[in-house]
Amino acid sequence: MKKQLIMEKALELFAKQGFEATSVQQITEHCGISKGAFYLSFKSKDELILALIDHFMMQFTSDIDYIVRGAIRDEDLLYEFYYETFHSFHKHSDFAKIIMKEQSQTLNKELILKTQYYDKLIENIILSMIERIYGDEVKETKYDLIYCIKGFMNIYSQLILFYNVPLDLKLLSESLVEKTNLLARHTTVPFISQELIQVFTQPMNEEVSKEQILEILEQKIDEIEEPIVKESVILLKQQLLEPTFSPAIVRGLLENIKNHPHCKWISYLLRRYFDY
Amino acid sequence: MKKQLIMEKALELFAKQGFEATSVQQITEHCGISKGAFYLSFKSKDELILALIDHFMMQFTSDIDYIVRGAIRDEDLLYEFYYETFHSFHKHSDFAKIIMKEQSQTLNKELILKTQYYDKLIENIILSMIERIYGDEVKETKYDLIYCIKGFMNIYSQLILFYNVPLDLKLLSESLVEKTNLLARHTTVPFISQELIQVFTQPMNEEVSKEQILEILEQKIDEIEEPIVKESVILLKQQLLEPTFSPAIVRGLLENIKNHPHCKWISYLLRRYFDY
DNA sequence: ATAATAATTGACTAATGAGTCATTTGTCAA
DNA sequence: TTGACAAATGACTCATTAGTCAATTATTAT
Repeated sequence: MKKQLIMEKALELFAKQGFEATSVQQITEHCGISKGAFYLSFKSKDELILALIDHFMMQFTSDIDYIVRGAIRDEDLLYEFYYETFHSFHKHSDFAKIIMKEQSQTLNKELILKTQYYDKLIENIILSMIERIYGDEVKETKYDLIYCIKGFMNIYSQLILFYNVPLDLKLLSESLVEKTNLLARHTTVPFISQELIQVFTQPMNEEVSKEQILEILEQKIDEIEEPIVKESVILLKQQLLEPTFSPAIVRGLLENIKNHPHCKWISYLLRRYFDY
Repeated sequence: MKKQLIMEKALELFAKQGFEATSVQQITEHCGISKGAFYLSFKSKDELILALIDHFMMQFTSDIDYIVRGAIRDEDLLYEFYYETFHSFHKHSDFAKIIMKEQSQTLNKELILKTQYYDKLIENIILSMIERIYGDEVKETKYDLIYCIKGFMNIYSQLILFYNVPLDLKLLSESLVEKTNLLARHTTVPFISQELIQVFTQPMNEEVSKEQILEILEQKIDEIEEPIVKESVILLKQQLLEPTFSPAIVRGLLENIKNHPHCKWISYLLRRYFDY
């Protein structure tokens, strides 16, 4: 099958030049095949990159998952996680480069969804890992910890991939284990709350419907004391049922409520709904 | 001047669709001007994005620098740094999105250099900040700390920009200050050494010359004890002076030395020189 | 050997985009 | 009002790209 060959060669070119900047012509030349042959294996250029992402992310995700599930001693788990992560990035550096470059930058809907999908999978693996290692210690700060770990993975990958620096995997993993332990054991001020994480757990897929927002609104109205905030929410509810106010007014009302503790969520939903 | 208008409108489109995916046609339509008019203000589409990057990065860099230099109490400095950073990202979210999307993904030489240039500036500002706050405490770990701070900035910006989550700047800054303090005060295992940082301080600009490598090689040869490693280095030196061995042999010799403590650097330089 | 089937080719189409330039429109001083 | 100069236009060129399909070549079965 030519599929394998095309994927390998395209990978090289995408890593070097990016997806958009690489033409099908270039790929087929690099493979020594004709342009038509490409379309025997893939329906389109888009299908190719989706296949590439699937191929590697399935591998990476399952490798990581295997490590996390299979680790015998909790103390070694984190080390093994980091080691496997960077080992994998290093081994498949061409692919890792593509993921870094293409993350969120293209406009292809399907590609974005796919990336988000795997991102979410990895987040869940990390979550189960830190719950296992730290248990209740990180109850309040676990989502922040996930993001810090992702931040480490991100920034140190950049170092490795784009500066291709001499790489001591053991040292890197040890170093990040220490950092992660510090954060896990001593962080007291979380930024990412349970409520907040829900926003992107089921992200911009489907819009939250008007009805859902209304329901939440009604629940909250009674909890609000401050008259200005309360009236603002009531007016926004009216606007939701029957748009009458100008954008400026709506925006102003949203400003009124955005800092009220009970209204963070509402404010967020409405901002999305009214498209600010 | 139309320049201002074009920059504003192009910014919106680039943030939404990316640079490559936005045509000059689209930009001019969005501005309500003709295609020709565009080229009265900018020599090319590339010049436009360079101008945008300069415009905002100059502002951001100088703002951050001002904060860091101007802070009165060291205890507040870090907080102010994070606050200003995320405040700025949030305020200029369209621009921040472009930077995130376009970072390293395009093939335009000048754009990459510009991005690297500002990146380096910001790194230096962070460095001077942590040296001021923590002093000798972070002597061994300061480069790692820079990268952790950059990692935080990166990953939390993504959260804010692409999920546009309700944003409590104060809480976020506080949260990151705590994390940074923890890392600064208790990290003992650095990954990024002084030596390593030199690699990307003056990155792939000019290749290290054969003569320079030879010089370093000669220095190190005497320090090496293990016979296999020593012989490998000597053979590699010969290869450097007069290429005789096949790629496989060279690669094998490099493998021999890559884990020897004295040879990390040499191995790196040679790998680059022989282009592995 | 021959026919049938499958794989492969590359010239071709249709679309798009960056950048140009002859022409038009607007401005303002005399 | 006129003419000289500047600003703006958009049809056009040229290059490039994704994707197609009639024609050719290779493979297999009989």
